[in-house]
Parts: sequence; structure tokens; C-alpha cells
Amino acid sequence: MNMHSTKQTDIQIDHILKHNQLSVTDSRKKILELFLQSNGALAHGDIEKKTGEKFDRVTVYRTLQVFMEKGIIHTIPTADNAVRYALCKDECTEGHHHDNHVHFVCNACGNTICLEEVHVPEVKLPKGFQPTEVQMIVSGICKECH
Amino acid sequence: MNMHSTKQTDIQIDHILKHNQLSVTDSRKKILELFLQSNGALAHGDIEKKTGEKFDRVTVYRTLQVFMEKGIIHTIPTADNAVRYALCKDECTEGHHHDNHVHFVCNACGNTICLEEVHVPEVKLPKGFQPTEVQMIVSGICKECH
DNA sequence: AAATTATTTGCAACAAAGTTGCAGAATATT
DNA sequence: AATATTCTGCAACTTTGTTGCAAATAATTT
Ligand SMILES: [Mn+2]
Ligand SMILES: [Mn+2]
Ligand SMILES: [Zn+2]
Ligand SMILES: [Zn+2]
Repeated sequence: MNMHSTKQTDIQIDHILKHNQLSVTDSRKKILELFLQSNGALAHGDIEKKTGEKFDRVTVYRTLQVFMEKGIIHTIPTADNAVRYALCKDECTEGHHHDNHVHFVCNACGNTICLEEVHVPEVKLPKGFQPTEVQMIVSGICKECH
Repeated sequence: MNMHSTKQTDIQIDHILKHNQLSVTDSRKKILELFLQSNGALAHGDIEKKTGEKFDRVTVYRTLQVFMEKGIIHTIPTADNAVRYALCKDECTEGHHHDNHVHFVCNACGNTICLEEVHVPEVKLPKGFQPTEVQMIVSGICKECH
């Protein structure tokens, strides 16, 4: 039963990598799998822990870097100097991201969650400021911890 | 003329420190001075560079930590793993911050600016999510670089 | 203003996080 | 199956952040 449930994910993982012209390697598969399984965003450290001794730290760095470049994941800035990463929706491409959604950081469980359905509201800037991207990070208590 | 212009700032610096029950030391004075002079936010690294050999790295860490605890400065999360710090308005106290303003990060000059006059808009979260703080970071081209 | 007390600093010694070049391994292509 | 391409792990290194403690500095008391 475990074999069946993973199979569907495996196909998905394979597709994401090939679609982005990346060779399908163990580390990339495993890290993508982690993102797909996780309901929240992951910090570099989280991935290192979850992969254990499986891969070198350097490989994790480089994999995240490549995923970023390809638009497979996006970053979520945090106040604790530990940027989180989360999967992008399909529409995201190398240059152009479509993730103008709000992020929630739970102060209880520490989870960082993409609120895909909550759009970042517009904001009027003073004369001369030309915005290209807007990040909105809400912290508090998440649904689970409430 | 330089001596006069600094005198006013010196009084201000002294007041901030005493008002927060902090002993008035060279490092604290110097770092506060940097914040007052700078029109943008400062990363830990910026401060280290600007103070040169004057203080130990550890002192800079501890000073920023104390300023944070006292509500003298606030953090601005960034995607580059280098949290920026900026002065709080007077109304901020140890526990309670009043800095619900938008921050702007310029992709040209790299400056991070507090847009004190631009308030963070309200946002409606899904059921169960209890917000306590909202951060909004806009990146693009700033007024100066435009 | 000198002595006492309390606080802060710098140093040393670490730990953790991130970077780079390169040879060998794994993947993709022919 | 052979070759070309890409990726990974290792080593060696730099940068960033942490902690304990003695000496230095600042605040308080006499
Ligand atoms: Mn997201
Ligand atoms: Mn600010
Ligand atoms: Zn939670
Ligand atoms: Zn600028």
C-alpha cells in the first residue's frame, strides 16, 4: 500500500524534473519528495535533517539553488536568518514567479505555510518607488495549533 | 560646524540609552549614531564594516540584541539571509512594537528603507489562523535610483 | 572624588552555515 | 554499449554566530 501511494508522487517528481530540463537524480528526487510531502515550507536545515546522512550538505545547497533558478521553489524571508523554501505552482517559470500569496509563520509549531488562496493586497507607495515584488508574512498561531 | 551638528545627535543618543536604562558606552553610542545617520536599515555586516576595527564582532551582536530587547530597533526579514535592523519610533517599548509600516528593498542600490507613512494593509486569513504580526516587504527600484 | 558595585567588553575557543575546485560517479545521449 | 554531459561527494576553506570568563568601563554609593 505504501508502494502504490508513492508511485503517483514518483511520476509527479519525474515530470517536474524533466519539464525543467534537469537530470533525474536521487538527491533531487528525494528533496522534491520532501517538499511534496511537507505541508509547510522547509529551511535548508530541515532538509539536511530529514535526508540524514543520505546526501552531502553541498548537494542540498546546490539542489535548492537549481530549484530556485528553475522556478520550482520560491523563498520566504524570515526574521530568524533561516530562509524557508516552498514549492511553486505550475505556472511559475525560470524568470517569472506567480506566488503573490501570503505566508503564515506559526509561533507555536514553527511551521511556515503558503496561504495560496490569500492574495497579497495592493499597496500604494510614495512617488518614485517602483515595486516589482511584494512579500507579506503574517506570524501568529496557525490553524493546527489553535 | 561638524561639532555643532553632532552635539544635537549626541544628546539624542544619550537620551535613548538612558531612557532605556542602558549604560552609555562607546559601542552603543557609535552604533546608535550609525542608525541615526543612515537613511536605510542596516545589516549586522554593515555595522561591522562601518565601525571597522573599533569594536569586537561579539560586541556588535550583543548590542543589536540589547537594542532589540529594549525596542530601540526592529528587524526586517529578507530573502538573502541577512536580517536588517532599523530604528523604531519613540512609541515602541520593550514588549510592544508599533512598526506596522511597509519596508522597501531596492534592487539597484541594495538599500532597505522604512516607509513609515505607508501602513501595512489588513488581510483576511482563513478560519483558525490567529495573526499577531504582519510584515510587508516590497522590492523594486527606490526613489533615489529611479 | 574615591571606593565599591554592577555592567559591559574583548578575547579565545568553538560551532554552525555557506562556498569553491575538482576527481569520480551517475545520468543522458548517440 | 560507448561516449558525452551533468551531478555528487570530498576536502579545504571562509564567513557567521555563540559562549564563558577575566579585565575594563560605567554607574552608584559613601
Ligand atoms: Mn508560498
Ligand atoms: Mn521599519
Ligand atoms: Zn502551528
Ligand atoms: Zn535604490
